[in-house]
Amino acid sequence: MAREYQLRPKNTDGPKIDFKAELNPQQYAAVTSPPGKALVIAGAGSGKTRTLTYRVAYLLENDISPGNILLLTFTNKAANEMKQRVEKLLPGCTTGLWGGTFHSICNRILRRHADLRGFSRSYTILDSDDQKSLIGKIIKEAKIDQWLEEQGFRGKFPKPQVILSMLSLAANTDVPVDVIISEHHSHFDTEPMVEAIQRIGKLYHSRKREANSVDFDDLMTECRDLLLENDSVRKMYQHQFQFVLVDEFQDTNTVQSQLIDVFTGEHGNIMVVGDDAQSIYSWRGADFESILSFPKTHKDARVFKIETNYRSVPEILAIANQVIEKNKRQFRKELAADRESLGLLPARVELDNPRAQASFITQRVRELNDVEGLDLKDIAILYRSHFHSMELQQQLVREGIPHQVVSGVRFFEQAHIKDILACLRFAHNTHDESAFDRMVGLLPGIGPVSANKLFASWKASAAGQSGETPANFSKTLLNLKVPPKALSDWKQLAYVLDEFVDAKGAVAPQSMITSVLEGFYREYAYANFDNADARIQDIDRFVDFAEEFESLEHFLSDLSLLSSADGTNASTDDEKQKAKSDNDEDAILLSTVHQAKGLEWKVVFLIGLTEGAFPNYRAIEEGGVDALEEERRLFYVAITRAEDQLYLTFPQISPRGGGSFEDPSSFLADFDSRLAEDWNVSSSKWGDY
DNA sequence: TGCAGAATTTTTTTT
DNA sequence: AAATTCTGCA
Repeated sequence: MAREYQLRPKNTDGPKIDFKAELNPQQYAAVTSPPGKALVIAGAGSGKTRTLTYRVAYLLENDISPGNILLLTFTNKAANEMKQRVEKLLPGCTTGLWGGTFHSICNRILRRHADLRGFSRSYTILDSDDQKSLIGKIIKEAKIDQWLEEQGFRGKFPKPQVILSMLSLAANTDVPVDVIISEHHSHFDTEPMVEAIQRIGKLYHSRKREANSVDFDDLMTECRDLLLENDSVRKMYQHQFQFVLVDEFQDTNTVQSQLIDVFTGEHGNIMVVGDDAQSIYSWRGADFESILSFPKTHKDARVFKIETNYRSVPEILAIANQVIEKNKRQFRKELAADRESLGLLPARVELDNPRAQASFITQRVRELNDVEGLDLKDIAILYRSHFHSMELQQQLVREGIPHQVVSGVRFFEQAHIKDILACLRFAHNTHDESAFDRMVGLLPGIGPVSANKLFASWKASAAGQSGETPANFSKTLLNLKVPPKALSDWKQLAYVLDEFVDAKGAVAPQSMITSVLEGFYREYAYANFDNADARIQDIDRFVDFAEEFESLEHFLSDLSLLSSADGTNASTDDEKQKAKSDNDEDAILLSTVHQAKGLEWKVVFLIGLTEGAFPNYRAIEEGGVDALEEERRLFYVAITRAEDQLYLTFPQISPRGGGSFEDPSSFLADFDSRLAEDWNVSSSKWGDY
């Protein structure tokens, strides 16, 4: 079945793109690599995206059909961006190209063949809140506490969140849970505890299947198993995806590698691009050893290195190179600067406390903006954990400096959006326990316990009837025994839901949201939130967002699979444009380092550099010996986001522990102190507000 | 018993 | 700020 390719131009007129002129020699070599296996080690700022984009264009120019290309990226936004850039190079040539995250590609495949894995095509995708509450329910129902006590066990049982992370790591690394516990959570490595966690894992698994729902990890593992078990399905996709390209390969986990191998098993046309120095997702199961060992595990792989950095001034790069040098496990490489010096050294700034840090930054931002004439959108503030930005956000609001937070709570994860969504989810998949619980929990007088009882009787009465959804849907709903004070709301809700189910998918998601809002939720919001108006405005924006979707299935899937990068841009940009249409959306960006991956700014402030916060003491505690190196890679990623100016700030007193003194981050000692300039900021000037 | 609101604690990173 | 635990009330 494997086809042999000779890449040659399809036009007699010759190619439209002058690859040699538009790429440097290293990039050119990678882009024009013959079919087969290829590993591209691309340092920070070396034009990785450019290389991948031109590679796709090169394939298209050589008569490969876009439908035969699979492009796997870290965010959906990255995939779309690359598609757009290819589209610019070769207008009209990208239709049919599959591009997206592993999760979204797997979802696309799994939906099509859901029945082969025992799901119905309308399955729900659980988000982490759903997962957490489901695990919580299972712990209660299985009476784990009681059982542990009988075993003579004393001590704390892990929280749902912790159990979830164990199960997730196990799924993503294809390793049994007990091994995960002994390696990463040795605190819980006792026999009754491990047994209890395993039991919960099994219950969780079957509970999801009963509810016709999958979590993020299942999307990939189920898809993998689907392809491994069904020869004809696998061959179909292997045949379709003749060329597979993977971005950010250093953050690929075991299951993702398995998927890559399944896709490319026949033809072996695989190009992976990444940088071992930027691997920052080991806690999600990524093993950057796989990029180091790629040449061994994939025989005859060609290896390309791209090491010229076009992004940063030499001063910034010098620090980055020295920092990463401290790591033992890595491909040695030295990024060479292409840019000329601007005559500025990066700044190291010690401040009294987080508030002084916030004052310093706002002051400096004003100078950059007013005096040096920089746009706010060229400035970013990065930090290790979301809560490090709290003081700063307050200060920015006080000073009226426009800013956008790539936030911990994303637009689509706000309570009111998820409430509405729960109703839509239940209408689409009436086995969806999580959605049902959330939906009925909105009614007065119904808490977790009553919700559970209601779902049990709903399941019982629905089971008596054939088909996906009972024929007399609303009647069955209204037969459930809800408390008297919930009755009128319940009737309203049942009526709204009945309309959706009756229409059998003919109602557009947009009008569903409106129906739920008008039929019931508006009143609920005013009764329950003190900022109901703001929340209803959000829902109005949500209605706008839903406009482009025709099918509920698509709508729900896309919402679940939006990554934060996709989400914020889809919603907030839009919002900003509407909110102040006369103004351009010039704003500073606040983000975690993780979410800043792949991005760049002229000026970067890296804040909260205290020992314990960054490197994060908890990460070190949990992750073992290699964790410090990963934290250091994270520090490296942060530094290499900066083009012209870099500020490293650390408050002496951290907000935690009631204002105790903290040491500066040990990473600040990882480079020659002469490479940065100490800024003496007197506390009288910057201290108190 | 179970709900709802108050008090308390605790913050890693995300598809 | 948000998640969890505690407390009073029906």
